Amino acid sequence: MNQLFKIYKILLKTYGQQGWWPLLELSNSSLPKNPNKTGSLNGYHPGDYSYPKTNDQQFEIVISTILTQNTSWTNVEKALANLQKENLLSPFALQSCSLPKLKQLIKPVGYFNQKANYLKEITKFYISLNGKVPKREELLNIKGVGPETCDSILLYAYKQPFFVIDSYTKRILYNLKIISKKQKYEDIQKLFQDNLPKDYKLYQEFHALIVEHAKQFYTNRKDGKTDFLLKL
DNA sequence: AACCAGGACGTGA
DNA sequence: TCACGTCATGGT
Repeated sequence: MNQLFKIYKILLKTYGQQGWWPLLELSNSSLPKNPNKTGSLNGYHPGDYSYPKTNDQQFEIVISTILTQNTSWTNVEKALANLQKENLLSPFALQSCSLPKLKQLIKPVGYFNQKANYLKEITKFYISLNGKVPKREELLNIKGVGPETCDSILLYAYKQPFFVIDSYTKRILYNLKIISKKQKYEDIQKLFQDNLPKDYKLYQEFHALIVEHAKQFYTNRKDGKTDFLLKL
């Protein structure tokens, strides 16, 4: 069993299923609650990899990937709630929303001037897809969509096996000396995809577990405790 | 009260 | 290519 898969098994055993990507409409559902999760609305759905089930849920994930860029999820929840209150969590509705109003509604996520324009662009693209699965290159050509956002959309909104590499992933792998500082995004992604079965469920769970583990061990830690993954 | 959060873009060298 | 400044609200 390779090292990455060992890490996955240990993280899964340690933290349990994470239930990404969270959806606003599940906030008041009776799905099992993970008390460790950030965000108050509990849109997570641990163990259920069938989401998104509707086009609007798919669209919500797409715009959430833009909103959450360099921003905490609690702030994203506020913006999503604002949009939902105006019935804008659907592609054509959002497309017809005025830019100033959109900026106002997503203000809690920060960078709202940029992100409002990005949302407009990706909404137009989403509608043009007409239900088809986007290609990676197409997504990367959209302003506001970099590699991580692109792969998040493919993995969580479209269930395509693209591994998401975020700053947490790099931080952990570098600390474990699995990668070097100058490894590029696609190199690290290839490392995961070459050593794991091409299973979108596995990719979703693993990435979410990495985020959870990074929050536990790599942020606000002053006790100097070392990452238990080091002793593998 | 500085610092960070589920990044990406534009610029200059 | 690459390092660096910029975008901005809300939590600790």
